[in-house]
Amino acid sequence: MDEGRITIDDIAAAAGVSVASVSRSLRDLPGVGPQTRKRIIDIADEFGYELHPQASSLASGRTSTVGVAAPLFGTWFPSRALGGVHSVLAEAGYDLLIFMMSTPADRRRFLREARSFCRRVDGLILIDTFAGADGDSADAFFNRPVVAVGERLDGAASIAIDNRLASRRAVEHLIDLGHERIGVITAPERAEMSMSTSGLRRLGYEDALRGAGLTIDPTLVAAGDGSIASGIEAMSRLLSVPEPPTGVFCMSDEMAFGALRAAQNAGVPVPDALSVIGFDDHDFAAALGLSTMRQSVDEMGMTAARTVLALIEGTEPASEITWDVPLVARQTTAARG
Amino acid sequence: MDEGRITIDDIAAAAGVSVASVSRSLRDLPGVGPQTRKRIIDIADEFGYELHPQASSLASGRTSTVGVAAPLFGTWFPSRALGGVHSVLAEAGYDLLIFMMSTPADRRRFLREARSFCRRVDGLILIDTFAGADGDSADAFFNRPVVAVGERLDGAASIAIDNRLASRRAVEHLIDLGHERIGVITAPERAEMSMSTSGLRRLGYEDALRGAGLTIDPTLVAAGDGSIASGIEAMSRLLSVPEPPTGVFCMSDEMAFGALRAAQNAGVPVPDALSVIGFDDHDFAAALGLSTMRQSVDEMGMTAARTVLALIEGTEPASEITWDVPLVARQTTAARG
DNA sequence: CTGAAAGCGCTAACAG
DNA sequence: CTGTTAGCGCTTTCAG
Repeated sequence: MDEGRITIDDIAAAAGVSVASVSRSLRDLPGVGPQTRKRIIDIADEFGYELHPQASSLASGRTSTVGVAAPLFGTWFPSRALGGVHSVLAEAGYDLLIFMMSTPADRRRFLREARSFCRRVDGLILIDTFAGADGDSADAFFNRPVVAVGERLDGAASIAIDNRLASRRAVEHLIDLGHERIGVITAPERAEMSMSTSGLRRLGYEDALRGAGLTIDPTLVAAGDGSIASGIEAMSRLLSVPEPPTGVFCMSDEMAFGALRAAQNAGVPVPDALSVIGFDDHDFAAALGLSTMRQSVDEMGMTAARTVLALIEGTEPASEITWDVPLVARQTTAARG
Repeated sequence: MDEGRITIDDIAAAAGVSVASVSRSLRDLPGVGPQTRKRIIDIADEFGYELHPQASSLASGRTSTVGVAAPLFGTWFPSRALGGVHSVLAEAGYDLLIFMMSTPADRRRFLREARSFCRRVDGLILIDTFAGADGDSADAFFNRPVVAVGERLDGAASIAIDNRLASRRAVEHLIDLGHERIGVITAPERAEMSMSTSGLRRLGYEDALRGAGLTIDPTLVAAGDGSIASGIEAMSRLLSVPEPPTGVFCMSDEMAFGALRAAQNAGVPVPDALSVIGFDDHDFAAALGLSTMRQSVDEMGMTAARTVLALIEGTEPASEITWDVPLVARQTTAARG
């Protein structure tokens, strides 16, 4: 009754061939005559038979599984990226093994357990995760092909954006609209990294100001932690400086949502008296009319998945892909009144 | 140089014991003297050795992996639930294999590939996924212990909320505040299910009205699709009926966010002229001050994970857990002006 | 094109 | 408590 017990031998016997032929047929490998192959496949279908993944894996050394390590999936970036990754992996017949790092402790655990995690997978995708710095290059450390998305990693392929350029463009959008006092709500620095996303975006902000001959005013810089709540708070601070900004660049859409709310609370009409631009193109941005810089995270995830697969199969793919971040101008930015 | 090639035999040889003792020691199984065990473990550590998962799995028939099938992880409920599931699985030393169903086509693929997916896992968690209806009970169909979260499933353990009761409570909150014309923005029905979440919540809404002796007015029911955009649209419709509601229950927080925005656009002050209550306690709800019904999705996920583990290990756990959904009154609901 | 046979690395009786 | 040994189910040379 236990259908699970039927093995490749049963199929071979039923088809009157050797297990080798069954194995070849079922894996689309050459070396089996067309009619033989058809017969084998038909019989396997009839028996509802499929190769036992663990056994195949043990015998072949391949796992047909890709590992994905990422911070908290409850968060926008990683969960969207995961979606993209999954869609191409599923199509390629690969399984997806997850390693989630919500806390710093999880991160340490990952570094500790990375080797054993890697034994279960043919390749690794690191989402928004910095993992090097050990001197070892990533591929060497993990002993598997690695592709990073959202970060550059030594010795690994990567899919990322040009954070500095993209935020420069965001601020230039405000400048083009005639704004001259432009504030910024910053994202948190992450200790693991030498030059973090936040730092790069800060430079882009300054590039734009400098490029337009505007002065850089430290009172127009408010630190956020990425959350809506911090966006509310940061924007409130910016609105209460002696000479408040007429345009604000938020390093994430979530903080921009908070910023918008703060403006509303303060009775400052957007975009009439204040323009706000975010960064991400979060799912909610369109509905809220938020102007932003679009990070096509799911596409980045898909590309990452295609890249690991190529690496696994030995095809050398592009190794450092920089994704474009188009401006999406919606209703929260307008010419300075 | 390839460290991967070191096997249990090498450890056994180095420790001067049999492979059986090594296996037992490394898996904390009884039958090894304390000093022997310590020596073996020390040597394994020194060699950086770990059991080969596929080989163990093949030999033992266990995979130490739990499968999770869920709709789009970009979405709030499933990605939060996944977080909870992962945290307990990680602690128990189980891997997490993902099956994502973004589209109806994916769903069909899942039903088709379910058996083979199940061969890779010891147990299955279905998040927000209806999978039965084939006459087969879930456990029998998947041939593995199954626990459903967010849905009841025939022949499977489940972690879910009482949708009808919870939405009744939400509407009663509005009633308690003195509201008499209470609208509802509904979530989409899902074809797969006989009595969907949306339908149950609708009944709860009517229960509350009826319980308070209020009339049920169909013009106060607006259909949404779960998105912010649909919330905006639905609320606009509700605000333009001849006698608009003074309180609105939204079947999801996301739609409530839209509803709030529509109210703002229409110049209707919340909560002064209009109370709005959502459902979920989405991450953004607190920051936006939205009153809502809290679904502790991560805890539900953790419980689901503990339940599969118990099932896998043969410990019979509770089979139908109903999770409490407390009211979280914040700033969008107030006594009728 | 097809088959035989030697493993892949570990687990689980079974013996001692 | 410890060791022996026969597999787990498949892949992959190597012959034919």
